[in-house]
Amino acid sequence: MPKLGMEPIRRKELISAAIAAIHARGSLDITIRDIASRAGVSQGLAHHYFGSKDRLIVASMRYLLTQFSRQASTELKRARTPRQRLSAIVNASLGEEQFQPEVITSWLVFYVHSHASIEARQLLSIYTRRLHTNLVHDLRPLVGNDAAVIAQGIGAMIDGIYIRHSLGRHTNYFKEGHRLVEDYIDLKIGFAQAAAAKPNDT
Amino acid sequence: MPKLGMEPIRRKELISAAIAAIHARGSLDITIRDIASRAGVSQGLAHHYFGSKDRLIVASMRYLLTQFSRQASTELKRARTPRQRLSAIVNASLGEEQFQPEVITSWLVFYVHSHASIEARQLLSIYTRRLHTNLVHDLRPLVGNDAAVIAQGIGAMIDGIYIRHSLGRHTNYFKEGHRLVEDYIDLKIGFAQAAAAKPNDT
DNA sequence: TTTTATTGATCAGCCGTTCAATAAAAAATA
DNA sequence: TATTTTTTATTGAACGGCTGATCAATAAAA
Repeated sequence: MPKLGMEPIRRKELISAAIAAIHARGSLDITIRDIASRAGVSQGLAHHYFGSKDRLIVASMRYLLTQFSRQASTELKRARTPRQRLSAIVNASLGEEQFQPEVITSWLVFYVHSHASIEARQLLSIYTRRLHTNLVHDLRPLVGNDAAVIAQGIGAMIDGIYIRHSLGRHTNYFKEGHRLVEDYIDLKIGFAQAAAAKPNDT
Repeated sequence: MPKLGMEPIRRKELISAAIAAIHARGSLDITIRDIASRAGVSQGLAHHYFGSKDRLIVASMRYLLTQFSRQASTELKRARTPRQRLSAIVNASLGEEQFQPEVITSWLVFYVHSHASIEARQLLSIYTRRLHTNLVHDLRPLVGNDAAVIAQGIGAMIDGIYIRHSLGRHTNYFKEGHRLVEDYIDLKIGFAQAAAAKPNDT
């Protein structure tokens, strides 16, 4: 009973199933059979649409990154000032969408996988660079030349909060994380502007 | 040609080989055969001393954590003031020993593995809790009741710097990371003490 | 009749684990 | 001391199980 145009539907279902399987297993040590059965299809079909397990994994990673980028664009469009744009980036990075258990685990697994896979590393570096560029761009009008260093600090804190949340049972790390990063941003901005006001300090 | 007392030697060699294999593969998806051959012994011997692959993995994880704890004690013994103790913790966490490529990869892999393994999770939570307790203990005399929150910020930043270093080719993340965390600590301490001096602010 | 969708059996290969066998040092015995 | 026995160290073949991939077969829509 094959209905036409199943390809995009099945691809999506298989990707979702792969992410669910990664979450359940806590690693990439998952089988095509498991993924396929979660998607309600046979192993053969997974190979038919993705060619190999590897390409299904990479497709799943790309899917997560695309979702994040989309979220970030949405948040950034609402922002008016540089300071608001900084918050938008924080919101996208630590937003509810990123804190879904399956997303957290998969993200982390891909992070580690990028040590071994060139494709994974390239995908991830695109995300990291874009995040950094955005942060620097919006920090410069607020803190001048310190923008790059502060962006490193913000990025590190976001990643750290994310990874810590993924382990602990801190249910409200979600909101506390926001506060930590926002506080850090305000602190650095305040300090930079105070230094600009009385330029006798270093 | 069996010489006596080989057990501790072989255990150590196998653990080192396991860490090397994890680094090479970028995951726990490694074979006993690979580990054994790296250690220059047969697969059989690895099973003889560790019983199973799982226990060898856990032993490797425990080894890394022990190494870190030892390093932290050494650093802390040299510190006199609370502020120095904070730096000692940062030094131990971001020290050269922790930044060896093999250690970085393995640490990260275990981090992820703790999603699936109860034993790994327990081991890791001991480390996390100890770090947090130490930070809070030394922060309290400097910042009072904000200690817990700031400790979260410091911990997150350390983890973030670590994980970011593990990916990028930032050769000098090693020193820059130190500066980022130290700067954050100073900023928070300074702010807390300023607030204590003129207690009209929130 | 061709194309698209889907299945499940099948295959070759690898993996963790078990186990019988070997060999040398240490301990016990004569 | 000379010997047998026990213990410790080590190997590699063998086994059962699972995995990714292939492929022939089926079935419905175009």
